[in-house]
Amino acid sequence: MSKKATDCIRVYADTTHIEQCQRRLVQVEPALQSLASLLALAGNEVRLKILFLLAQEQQLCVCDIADVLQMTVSAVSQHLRKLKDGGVLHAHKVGQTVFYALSQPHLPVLQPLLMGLTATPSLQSTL
Amino acid sequence: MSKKATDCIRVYADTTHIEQCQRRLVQVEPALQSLASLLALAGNEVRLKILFLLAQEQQLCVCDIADVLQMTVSAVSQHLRKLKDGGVLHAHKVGQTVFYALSQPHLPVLQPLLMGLTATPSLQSTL
DNA sequence: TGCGCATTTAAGCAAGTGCTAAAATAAGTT
DNA sequence: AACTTATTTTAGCACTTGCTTAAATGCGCA
Repeated sequence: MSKKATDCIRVYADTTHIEQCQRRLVQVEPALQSLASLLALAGNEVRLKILFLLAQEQQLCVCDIADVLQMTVSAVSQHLRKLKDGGVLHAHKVGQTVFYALSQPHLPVLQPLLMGLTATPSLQSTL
Repeated sequence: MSKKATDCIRVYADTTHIEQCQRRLVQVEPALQSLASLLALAGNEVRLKILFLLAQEQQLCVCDIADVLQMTVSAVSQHLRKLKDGGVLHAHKVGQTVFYALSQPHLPVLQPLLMGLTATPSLQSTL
């Protein structure tokens, strides 16, 4: 009980234990994958800002977001597409303007993260 | 009340409102930045697996993780370094082996995410 | 129908990421 | 000191990311 697939050859390698870990990992794999891609989306400063804004404003159009973030409409649009493709946002068109809003599926994960931002216990500069 | 910095020229541009959004954003900026980098770290499938494993096993050495994930020790080590640099993990050496474990600072954010993985309400294949 | 505004898409590019392979540290054993 | 094991570091490379610029699409209005 000590031989292993990879190149580490320590004596204490507990194959049973390792296989147990692997099984648990396999079990959560699909959930873990989808969580990873959600976090990857939110793990970009610009996109996290967009999510934060939408958590506060219910809905915003590409234009507004570009104004707030002082970024190109094109750049913002490309971020919005990623977020939409990831199921984090949904879009609805009103005339020629497209409004984006947070969509339900991933909200349980995202909400607490975004709430945590406003609940900063220190550093109230405008108080 | 309708002119804007960027290239979108819609009539309804509410400068006051936009500036309000910007102010709120500035206010949370530091917290948002650090959250973004934490999520970027966790938003990688391999690293999220590592975090998941460490949430279950308290501590593991590079070797063990490499075995479980069936990856090169070197590749794992590089991920661990990023996690450590980001303050998500801390390391302590026992002989020549280095044990990694989740570190407190970011736990409040990470724990719920990792817990969510095991609490999958559907798909119990081994039941 | 033709023009204007909101948005998307496409191409290109600089920078970043994640792996491999090989060499460098570091620590225990003999 | 020489040898082994655990880990880190380095360089290199394929691949991805996020922006810019320019062209396309979509839709409303005169």
